[in-house]
Amino acid sequence: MFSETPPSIKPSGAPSVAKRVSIKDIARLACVSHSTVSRALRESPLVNPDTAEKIRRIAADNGFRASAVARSLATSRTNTIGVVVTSIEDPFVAEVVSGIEDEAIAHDYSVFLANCHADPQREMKVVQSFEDRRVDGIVVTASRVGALYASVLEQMHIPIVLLNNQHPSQFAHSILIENFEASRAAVAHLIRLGHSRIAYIGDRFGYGSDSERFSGYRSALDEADIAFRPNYVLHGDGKAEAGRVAMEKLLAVRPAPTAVFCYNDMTALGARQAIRARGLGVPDDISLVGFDDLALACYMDPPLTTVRQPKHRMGQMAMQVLLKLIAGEDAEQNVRVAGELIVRESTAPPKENSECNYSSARKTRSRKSMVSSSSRS
Amino acid sequence: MFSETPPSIKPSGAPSVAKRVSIKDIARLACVSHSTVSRALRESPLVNPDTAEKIRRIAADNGFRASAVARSLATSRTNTIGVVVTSIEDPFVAEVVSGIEDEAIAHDYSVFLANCHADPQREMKVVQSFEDRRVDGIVVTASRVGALYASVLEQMHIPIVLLNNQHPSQFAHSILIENFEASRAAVAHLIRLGHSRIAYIGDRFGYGSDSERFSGYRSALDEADIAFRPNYVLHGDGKAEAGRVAMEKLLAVRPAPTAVFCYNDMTALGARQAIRARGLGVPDDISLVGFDDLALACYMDPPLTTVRQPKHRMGQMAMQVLLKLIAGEDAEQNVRVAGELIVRESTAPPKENSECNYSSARKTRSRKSMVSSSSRS
DNA sequence: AATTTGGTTGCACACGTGTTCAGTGAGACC
DNA sequence: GGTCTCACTGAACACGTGTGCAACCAAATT
Repeated sequence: MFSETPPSIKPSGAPSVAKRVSIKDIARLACVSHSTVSRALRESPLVNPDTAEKIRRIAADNGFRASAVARSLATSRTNTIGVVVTSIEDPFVAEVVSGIEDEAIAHDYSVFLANCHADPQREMKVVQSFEDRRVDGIVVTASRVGALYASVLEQMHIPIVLLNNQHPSQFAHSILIENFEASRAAVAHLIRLGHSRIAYIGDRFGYGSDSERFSGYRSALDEADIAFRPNYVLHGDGKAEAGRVAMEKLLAVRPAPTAVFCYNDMTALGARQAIRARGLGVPDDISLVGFDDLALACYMDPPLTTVRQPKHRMGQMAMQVLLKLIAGEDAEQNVRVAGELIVRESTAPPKENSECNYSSARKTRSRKSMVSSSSRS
Repeated sequence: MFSETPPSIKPSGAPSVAKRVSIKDIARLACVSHSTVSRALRESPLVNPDTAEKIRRIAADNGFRASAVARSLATSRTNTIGVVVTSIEDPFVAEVVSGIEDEAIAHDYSVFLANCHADPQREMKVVQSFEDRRVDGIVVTASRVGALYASVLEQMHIPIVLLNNQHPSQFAHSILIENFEASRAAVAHLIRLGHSRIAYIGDRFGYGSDSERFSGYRSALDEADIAFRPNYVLHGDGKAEAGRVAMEKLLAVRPAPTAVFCYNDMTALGARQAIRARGLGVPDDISLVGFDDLALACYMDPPLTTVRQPKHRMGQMAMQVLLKLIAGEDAEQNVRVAGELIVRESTAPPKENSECNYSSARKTRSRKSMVSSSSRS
């Protein structure tokens, strides 16, 4: 009508992307200032309801979506958080992240995810990038670094929440599972079943959660007046393969343990494989207890007795604490959540005759040579 | 010296956050304009090396980090991509995301992660939020929606890559596993072992990857002149529980199948449990094949024969295609990647005497009553 | 009728960075 | 010595949105 549209010349090769419509375009179409558009779209009471409605209609018709980037610059809030994890492939981590993300999206936050693969250098790098992107907060899950943060956290003007971090820091808030109580309960369960030769396969030596779980183990032993045997304690790395290797070593110790408490379910999964490879049964020859209650725990053979961590819930809690901190409210420095012992079928009373060796242990050349059949009634 | 610092009055309750230093602050300290600072920090050849060095030093000393938000607004590039997944708790998805993230970070991109829990409404919502945030590109992994995208994708000015999407779209690029060839190879493997009564537990009926894998299954059967039995085909939902339920039904079919090809490893995991609950053995009574080669596949009992998808690699490829598209280059519309049959111990020749019933099947009241011992040499 | 009030609106600036363009000064060349 | 060139720098604007403040108008009040 008013202006001729010049013949649009598309640059060859480039896709025909219509220029992104901005708030000013809408303002022009609605014959108002961009301020009014801004107010109308944000439901401000300062604009006439009729014009507001008209503006909203025009905006919708033109598929206008306000740029979160520009808004962030203006408001200095990004509605964005950063989550740094050791590895998203770790099922424990994945569930926690899921909880964080659910809670975040419910509050209109988006989450940046970054793996650091337990590499301190990369961990610092991603935290840097989060800071560059002006995230409103950061959650660090199961970091093996932690200590490094101390110096950074001081300078950081962003609230941080650590979840099951190996090295809790006084500069940050934390969500923590009650390692001590939970593992003591797990080991007490084994003792109640009649076990006294109980081994422990831990995480890497020196990590916070490992030493806490180890303390719970020791405490349960002490309480039952069971002598502690140093050679019943081995260290893995929280993954299945290391659990398998540790279990193999454990099977050579004499007198042989009749039960094994594992740092986590993945370790137990590896241990289970080593036990089976020796032709032994769970729980008939060895009782097995894990920690985490991963989804796969109840699909193991037999279903694994373990300590449940409310992983999804813990992720939500971390986000909730973070939201409080972002809002400037104060929150509890360390939230400790209780674990729950889930008794399944990998634990049973020890065999009467298993004095110091496994009765049914046989040297098997090939794992293929095993088959399940029933023998116990 | 020049100005007295007024006694700093911290607002009570608020943390003592030093005001964020901006490029102008650095400019003031270095006695240059902010333009020069900008150029110096971006290693522009337009600034004198000495002043550049001086500026960089001052910036570093003051812990200055340029705001990615402001930069994004100025350059209209965010160096950010969005990844939407059904559920990050799915191990397959987790590995893919890990690959995406690794490749992204290597190119200085950050990734937004969003679960949609297979809820179309939420899926649209997160894609919206990605658009609002002006991500440079989007990867959609294993979406069960897909079809809905058609209308959105048309309007979207953002490149999108779909990975193993159930409903490929002409509007987007895709990374796809060779479902047909891989499943045909898996079933052919069973046939080579001597099986002819082979069942299939699929994903939800109608999904793209399910029908492709089913086609491969049928093709292998046809090629070997094995009659197709409709009652050997059941549908789950790609998760363990559904696999268990489907397998239970399958165990009641007569003549009973001697081998089962599962849509994925999780389904196989559930099927394994159902088989064990009936007191049957794998592979002695039933051979089992999965798909995906999850990390847990080799820790199953017995280790699972399955089709490996290069999940991490596929994630990287998706990111690479996306980077090309972002750069304005064109990329192959559909990249198909080959699966690889990994033969482990869950497959073996069928028993000679298993004519139409399981010889060793026993009614077991409790799964606890099973123990492994070796019987076959 | 003059003044006040209250509801709407637009102007102008801010947010922090990138980038074009017009200088500015020093050295080189004629 | 004058001019040209080149290296470098700063002013000004752009990016798209939010917001304080002033202005405007109509209705209500004095």
